[in-house]
Amino acid sequence: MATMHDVARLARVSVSTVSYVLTGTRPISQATRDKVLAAMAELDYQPNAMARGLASRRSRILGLLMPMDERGLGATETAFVTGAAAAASAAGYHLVLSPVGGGDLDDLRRLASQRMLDGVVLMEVQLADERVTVLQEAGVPLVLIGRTGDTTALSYVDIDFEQTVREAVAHLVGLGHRSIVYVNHSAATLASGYGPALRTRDAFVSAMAGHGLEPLMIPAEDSAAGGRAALAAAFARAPELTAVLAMNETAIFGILGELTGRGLSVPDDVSVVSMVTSPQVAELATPALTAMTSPGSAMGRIAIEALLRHLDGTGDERHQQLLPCALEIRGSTAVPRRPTTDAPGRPPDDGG
Amino acid sequence: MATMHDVARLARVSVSTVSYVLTGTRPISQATRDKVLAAMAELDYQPNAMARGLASRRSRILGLLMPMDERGLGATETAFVTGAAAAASAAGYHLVLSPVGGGDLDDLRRLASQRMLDGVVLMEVQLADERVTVLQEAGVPLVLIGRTGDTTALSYVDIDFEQTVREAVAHLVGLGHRSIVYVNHSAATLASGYGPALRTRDAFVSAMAGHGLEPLMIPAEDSAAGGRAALAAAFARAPELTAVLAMNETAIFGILGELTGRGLSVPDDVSVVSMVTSPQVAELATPALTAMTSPGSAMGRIAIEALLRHLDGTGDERHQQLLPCALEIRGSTAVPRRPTTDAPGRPPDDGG
DNA sequence: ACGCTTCGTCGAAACGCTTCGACGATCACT
DNA sequence: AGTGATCGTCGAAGCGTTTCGACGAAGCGT
Repeated sequence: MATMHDVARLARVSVSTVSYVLTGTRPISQATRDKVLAAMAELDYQPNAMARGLASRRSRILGLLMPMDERGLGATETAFVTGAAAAASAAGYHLVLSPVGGGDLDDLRRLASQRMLDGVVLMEVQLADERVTVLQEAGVPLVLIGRTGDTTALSYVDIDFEQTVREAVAHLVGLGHRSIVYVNHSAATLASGYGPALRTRDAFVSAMAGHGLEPLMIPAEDSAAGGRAALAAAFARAPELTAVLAMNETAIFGILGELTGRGLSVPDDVSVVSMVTSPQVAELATPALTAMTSPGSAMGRIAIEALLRHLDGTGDERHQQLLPCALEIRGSTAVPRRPTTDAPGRPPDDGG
Repeated sequence: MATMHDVARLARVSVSTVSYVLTGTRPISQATRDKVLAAMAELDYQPNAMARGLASRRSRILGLLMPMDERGLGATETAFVTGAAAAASAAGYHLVLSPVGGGDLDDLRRLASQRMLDGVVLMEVQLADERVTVLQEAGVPLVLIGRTGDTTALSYVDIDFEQTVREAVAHLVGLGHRSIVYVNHSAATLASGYGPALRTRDAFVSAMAGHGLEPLMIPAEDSAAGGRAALAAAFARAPELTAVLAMNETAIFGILGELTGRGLSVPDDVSVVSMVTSPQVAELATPALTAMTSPGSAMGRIAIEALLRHLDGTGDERHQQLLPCALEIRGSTAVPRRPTTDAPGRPPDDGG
């Protein structure tokens, strides 16, 4: 393995000159540059990443931190990861995948102090997330996917849940639905302060209110069985319901199964919209799901790009961006068979 | 940020002594060790990863190389990744995620020469994979998830497709099915030398032969539409078919939809077995799919552990391991409504 | 022709650790 | 008491870069 010394000797220049050619930190004449480049090519030289990292105090390694609890990642999170990896790679950076749960605060501190990571993207952020504090104290440049409750002085990319819910509800209301249930994540998840669950809940309430409709939200465990149970609960509370809006990607298949089991057809009897869903998953169902398509790999990419901008130091402004999910109409939504409105245009008086 | 010098000064020992305490490379008396440990604690010392890497020529970073082509990872591949990340993390290693396609051979060479990666796990291996050669030439310790055609001198973990197929077929035959179609990946994928597709094809042929049955394989594009088309083709070729075995996780949902569309019930009219599938995905379908459950995160973990054993250098033997998928019976398989056998035990004469 | 910048290059000092050879002290046997 | 081992520690030489200060050579205006 050739070193910079070898290159320098072959090109008959000093080591520092080779370094300047490589980094462009100082002007080098074309003639010298060519000599050096030729020597590098001949020796098949590749700079040693560790040495470079030590000397420059920049590892060119970024971290992607995710709690890797229970069942692996969903399709949406996976897209974040691949998007981030691709973006980092394209920028000449490496991306290390670190499973750091909320409990491993000490691990995290250690990781941050090792000076191996130039910066970090944090996934699956809670509304109150101590990991953010730890990282900030360690002075590690940080971008969130998701966001905490207080985002002052923080950079983040997150889904625009407010708008996503509003659009989904508008789509259903536009079709003529008046009784819409929102199937959220589990009660435990809500209680833990999981941002997406809380934000969509609030957005749903206000979106429904905007149409003069009564909001009904049911939490569901992250499983097919949870979806079934939720649907049963929904029908118990609102027998007239004609539309389901579901945040819970896992539960939604249970919902579909339960619907079929009750002899109800999708979309003729009940319309279903899946929130924050990848197209691949939406296509799995029969009929294919009308869904709010998550920005997927773009989120990961944008987070990395924001992080890199931080590192370049030029702007130390925060990057705060919300990405809406795009409504993609497939086969699971339609005009309800028997509209529940008494008269079109008139606000309904179903306020129990 | 405290350095080793600071620790040494505070503990009134030499720098090398501190290093020995940290690495255990040489014996250190209990008294000295305690002093040093106390000093480290007081200064909140964390060794600098880059410096350590440079001096020891071991970065403690492992690479996970995957082509990140088209549509992100499936649930099975995602499980490999998370399993690998967890195992690396548990062993005190970092895992970098590198998207390196089959075309980026130069990128790969560069990556390998940077001396940043102590070793590498290569995913999505083709039967003839140049990346393996590049890595071997660069002298990077290597473990495959999947395997090439010639595995001499290579370490790998792979799924035992032979046995998985045999078990799946045995399950169906045991239920009384005689006409079974195997829905594989696309013709293009087969032509590209994708190991799993080829190996399951051969295994299917021989498993069916073992039962005296005629094998029928249909390739399918990786999409719901591809699954539908494949099922249509299957019925055209074998109208009497009562069971589908599917390798193609994406196509299988199309198959189910098409079955329902034709007024056929699963499992009463047609049984369906999904190969190399994660439980989460199997649960998504209605009815939940009987499936050969992929070893998931275990594969990633085993690959990393084998790689680490290589690095420890003790045994430079290859690690070659095949993991079978476990048959998990759910709701998509049953005794066929009308068995296609003319007489039990007698080999059928359906060889057209 | 004079000083003054700017350009292009060099040598040497970090960066923070590991590791090697050396060396006194201790210990177990003769 | 003498002789090797073994143990515990130290100092110094790297590891392969980056980066800083210095310095001769040009180029400029006057």
